[in-house]
Amino acid sequence: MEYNFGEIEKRWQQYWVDHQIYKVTEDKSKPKFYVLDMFPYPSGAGLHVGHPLGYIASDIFSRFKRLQGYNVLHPMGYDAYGLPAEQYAIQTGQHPSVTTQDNIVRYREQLDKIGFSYDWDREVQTCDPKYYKWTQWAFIKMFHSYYCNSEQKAKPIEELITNFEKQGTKGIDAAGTDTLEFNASEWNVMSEKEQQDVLMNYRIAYLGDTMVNWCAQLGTVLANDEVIDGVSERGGYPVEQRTMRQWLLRVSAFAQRLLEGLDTLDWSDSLKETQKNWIGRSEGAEISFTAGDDVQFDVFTTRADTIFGVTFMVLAPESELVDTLTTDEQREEVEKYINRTKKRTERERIADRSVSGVFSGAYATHPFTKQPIPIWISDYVLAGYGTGAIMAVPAHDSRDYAFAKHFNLPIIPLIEGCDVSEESFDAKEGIMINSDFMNGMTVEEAIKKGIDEVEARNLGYRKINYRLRDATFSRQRYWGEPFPIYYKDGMPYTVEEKDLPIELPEVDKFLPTETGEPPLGRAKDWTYTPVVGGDAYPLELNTMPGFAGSSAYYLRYMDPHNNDALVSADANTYWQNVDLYIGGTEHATGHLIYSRFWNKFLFDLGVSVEAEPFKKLVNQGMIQGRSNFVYRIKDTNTFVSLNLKDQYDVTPIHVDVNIVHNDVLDVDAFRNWNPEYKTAEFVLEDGKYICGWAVEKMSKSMFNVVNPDDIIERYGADTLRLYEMFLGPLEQSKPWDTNGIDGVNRFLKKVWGLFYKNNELVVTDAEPTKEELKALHKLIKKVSYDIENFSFNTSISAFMICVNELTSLKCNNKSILSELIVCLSPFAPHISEELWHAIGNTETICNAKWPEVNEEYLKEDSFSYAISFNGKARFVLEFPADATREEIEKTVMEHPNSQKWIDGKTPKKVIVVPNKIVNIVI
RNA sequence: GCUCGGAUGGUGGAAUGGUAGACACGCAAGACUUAAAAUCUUGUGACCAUAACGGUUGUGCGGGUUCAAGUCCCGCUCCGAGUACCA
Repeated sequence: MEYNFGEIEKRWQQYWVDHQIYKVTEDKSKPKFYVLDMFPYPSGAGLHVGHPLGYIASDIFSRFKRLQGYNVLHPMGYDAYGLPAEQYAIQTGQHPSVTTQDNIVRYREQLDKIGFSYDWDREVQTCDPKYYKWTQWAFIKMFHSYYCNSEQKAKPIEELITNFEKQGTKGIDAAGTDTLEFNASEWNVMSEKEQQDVLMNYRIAYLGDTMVNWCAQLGTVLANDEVIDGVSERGGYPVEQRTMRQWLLRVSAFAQRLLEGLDTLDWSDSLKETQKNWIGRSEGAEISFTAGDDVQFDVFTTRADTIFGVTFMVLAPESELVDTLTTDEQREEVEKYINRTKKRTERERIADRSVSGVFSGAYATHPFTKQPIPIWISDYVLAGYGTGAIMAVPAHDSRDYAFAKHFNLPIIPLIEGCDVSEESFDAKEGIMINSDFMNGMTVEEAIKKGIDEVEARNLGYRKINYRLRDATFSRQRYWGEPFPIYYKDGMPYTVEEKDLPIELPEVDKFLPTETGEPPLGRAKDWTYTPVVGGDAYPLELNTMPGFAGSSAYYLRYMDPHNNDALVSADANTYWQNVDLYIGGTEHATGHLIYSRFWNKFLFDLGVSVEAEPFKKLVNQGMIQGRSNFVYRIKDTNTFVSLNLKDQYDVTPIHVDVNIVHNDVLDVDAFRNWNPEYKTAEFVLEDGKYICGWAVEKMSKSMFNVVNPDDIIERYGADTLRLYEMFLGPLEQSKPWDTNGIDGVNRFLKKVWGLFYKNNELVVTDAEPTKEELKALHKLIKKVSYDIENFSFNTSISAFMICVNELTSLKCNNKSILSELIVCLSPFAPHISEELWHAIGNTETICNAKWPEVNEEYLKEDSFSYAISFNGKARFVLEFPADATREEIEKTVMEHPNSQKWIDGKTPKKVIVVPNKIVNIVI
């Protein structure tokens, strides 16, 4: 029998489905292991060869853990809401759900061919009402919760209401948009609307007027992580700042826990670092300044030590203080400046870093010296960070310095010996001068002393500031989860839980209404009737953003068909959280923050049993494209091979990599590829046309997209799986290069050849020899270790070595070969399953046991010692394993080769490293 | 600017401080074949040398620690990723 991968793979894939081999239940007799891939957005282009990289790695790991006796949860699903399907709908009128379902079918076909061990009974789709019911449910819970700072926990909003009724804001420490203060009687006389407005200040899901990233071309707002370099992540359209009433999630309240939680996670340092920076904790003080007689405002600073160097203040153009403080003389000029900055998009602001600003006409009073300090307005101060106002210390902050130089403001140095004539001295080191009570202190001491003094004089207090912003949660789009919110008297109320899900309505067009409302404004009867037979009220017109559905999907896989809970306590207690999560780094500041936030909220609610969703996270690298080029001689239809091209005047042209094999062009296929090349002539070298190549992004326009289906057609899924892993370290980005795939294909043929010779099964029950056992156990040891460390490329090398050894030993021993294919089965499940059955097993190989290493077989009889002189290895000697140090030393010294190197001198020292090396220092 | 990675043959890449280049691709030679493909065998960092042995050099650059450095430490260069008026 030949190795007929096509037939084998089809047959076993069918067998696995028919016998539900990968179906998993909560088997409490076994330890659990949860392996998860970041679920894909099913795009119209289908999978290219880069997408399955992480899926293959997680599948290998899942199968390995299963063989080790774990009960492995390994599900897959689709992140089905997304802009491309909606954009397509706008252009063609095709409903996004149709496009999405078509794409899902296509994805599924492609995934199935690769031989994954997913339990498809647990599939989730974020656009499925049975799924998004729980997205809406969580939103309702967030609406009815507030965040208690002292307990660091989300709690029911009713507790807050009870407190307000009894003692107003006294005794509460809740995260709020604004700091409010009122007493019980004030609360009790408030109207319903006023009370709702107060509660909105505390809700975890809340409506707020906020600066948002507005993308006019997409017709929607975007979250910070969806904006890259001032343009939208999807589509690359310009984004501007705008104030809008939006739903937001109070993620910022969880900042400290999100930061601390990182320490408990087995994630890469760089990813943790990225999240730390995104959360952006900074310790400092909020200090009050007064302007005139009655205006008081706060600034945030991490450098309280520099308070005596403050020579001006700066407000963000969007700051509410601008209007209050600007004097009448300056008003016209200030307004001109504000209008100018408002018109600029985020992108223009990033591109143009030149200094600009305007004087407000007002002066603040220095809290210590009581000197007047001019207040300026400039867009280098951001409204969204701190208080939107700063104290400027030009001597020790480069941005303040640039501003001071530009507008000719005074600069007071505060550190002994620093030179501020050319640039600011930003380093936090040196001895303080010009600083009253801080003179003579080090900067470090002064930072602390400065804050102490501010607190002692009641001018401000210690404060920790976070860069992490609340997440905008409204999108003015059609293709997303509807909010479970209706409006009565202009106030939002949540839909009853029993009425969930609120299903996405049909609309005639997927565009905003003529009045500028989101697409849901076109839906008929888009209302909710809270009381049967009562009045109907309008539902929210916005939909939720992409990250809504992906935030808790890992919990849903544990109990996907439960219609009474997101996840049952039973299922969650068994599966806990994700042991291994594999996906791309691009989600570092989006999904991976939101998901952690969402889980912490559910944890506070008692729904999720673990404080963190993903214990270990591995980022697979990106697969880039490897483009091929042909060289056309200018103004002809003649193409010249790579190494002859310099003799002509040529233009490189991208050529489809699928008609190139090992950089050799299939010239007939090329002539048929494009009518333009029908009559192409070639200048060959050695009878071949060699193409040039370059690493580029994988894209249609570069003709470098490689489809996994084509690889499977030609080499089989097992070869694809092995080759993707063999390409290099999992976490590294690398170009896809089909050259070299023959090597792993050859390897599989050799594995086949161990079992079959001349189409006859040749496996026997003979006793294994010592050499065979050694070759096998070397492999088991290496592969077990490598899989745990995600070093799949080196484990495949180990397989190649082992199979070569067994081949040359003419091994056809059944016990050796069956253990070999058990080890191979996570990597190449189809061929392993085939051979497993061929040698007489009736159960699937997935139920086999991962073999244990027996160190006995690995013991060496002898070791090769590298004999080196002054660290430089010169020759090799063999010693029995039980040779003593003295014997080795004696033999080495008496060896004629040693005499040559020692050259009559007396060695200073001889170092014997057991089983490895003898170094003689002369 | 800051943070985090990385730099090893023609190529992808291996190396708990201990014989650098495992494994694979490619290439070359040979075997089988009328021939090609497939398969198998051998060789393959560079340089020098040879009938043969052998030698020199070598992991981006410059220093250091060590009996011994691709690996550890200090200082650079270049490349990649993330992030950025965050006070």
